Amino acid sequence: MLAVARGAFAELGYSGASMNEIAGRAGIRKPSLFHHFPTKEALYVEAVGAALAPLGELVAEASRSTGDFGARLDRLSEMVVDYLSAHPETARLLVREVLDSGPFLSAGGKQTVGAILGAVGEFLEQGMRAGAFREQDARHLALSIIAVHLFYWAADPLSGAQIEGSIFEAAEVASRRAAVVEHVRALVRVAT
Amino acid sequence: MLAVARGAFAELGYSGASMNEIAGRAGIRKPSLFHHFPTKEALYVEAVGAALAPLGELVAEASRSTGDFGARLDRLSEMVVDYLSAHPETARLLVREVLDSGPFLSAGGKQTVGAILGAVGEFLEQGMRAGAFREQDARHLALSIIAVHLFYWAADPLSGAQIEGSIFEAAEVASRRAAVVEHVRALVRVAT
DNA sequence: GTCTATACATCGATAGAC
DNA sequence: GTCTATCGATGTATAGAC
Repeated sequence: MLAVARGAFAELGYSGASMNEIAGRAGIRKPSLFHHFPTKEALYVEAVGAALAPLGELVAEASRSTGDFGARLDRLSEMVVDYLSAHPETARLLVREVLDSGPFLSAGGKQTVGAILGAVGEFLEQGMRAGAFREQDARHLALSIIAVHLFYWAADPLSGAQIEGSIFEAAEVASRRAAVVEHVRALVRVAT
Repeated sequence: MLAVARGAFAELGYSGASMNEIAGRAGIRKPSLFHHFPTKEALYVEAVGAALAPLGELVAEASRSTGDFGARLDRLSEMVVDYLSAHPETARLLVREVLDSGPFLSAGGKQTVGAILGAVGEFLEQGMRAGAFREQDARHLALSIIAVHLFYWAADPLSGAQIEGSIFEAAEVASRRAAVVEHVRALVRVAT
């Protein structure tokens, strides 16, 4: 049910996805949907939170682990690509939310997002201090890396414009994964 | 008038920005707005087209010029950053449009966007053939570069989360411009 | 060109039967 | 828990006076 809402909000946006539309996709009527969630906002906030949490977990895992920074970075890149490609609505939903400064960010989600952003920055700065990543502005670096990850999946009408199938097809995902690993490496200028 | 609409659509999205809201911002009433544009869609398509055109011109200029690929790439990066930072609504509006597969893309704008994307790809491939850029998938490279450019300005609540002022302030723009030039260079792996 | 007034659909949300 | 029916507000768009 949250999954249905996530899909609708991702596809149509917060104001574009009506409770009627979401209920219809879930195979029930509008008042039944209001029985499970007090307001549209509450439904939306839960849907975004559920979509964001696994990404925070991936970042935390990369921060928590030890060893070679380059290998940890590559692994994080791959895990994020795999997650975003396996859940096609997620990137779109998250990008929409930051564009809107939407109900999720307004309702305490700013802390969750800030924590994830901070963890990414912390990881990058550790790598710089260790000499594995080139010294540079960690904030701009983190934002560019996040951009590379999210934009491609969120903008699939643009990303898939010149290919025949879907960007979420296995072969295309593998192609993007390889490209992202390479691009993120280049951005941090990992010593190879 | 188009500028007002651009701002409203960028801030609130296509379905979130009502004709009443736009008319109010322009200092007139709703029917007066309908006198200038036959439908909401027509107003929106014109607004997006006007926002996109200058970016296409910048890419065309970079393609058209001759000389060192690294220098042309740096100049293009700087020009794009300057344009997007000087028109704070633009990136948000364009990102929204690709997320929505909105009225602009549906109404023939797909060709305009495809042409720009193609020109970027062409420029990158020329640089690769010339040995100035590292050989790689030009499509994925172009999308990552576009992501680095657009996402930062579009997601300003995220981009500006850890700084005190606005990301559109002069000092912050200069900081981002330097970072973007560096990041795009790293992505293409320009030989320095 | 801009206005008041309005038509008609859909929005989020609620009441109350089953 | 799900439904029909409905409330009041707001959406796009139009009619017609000035």
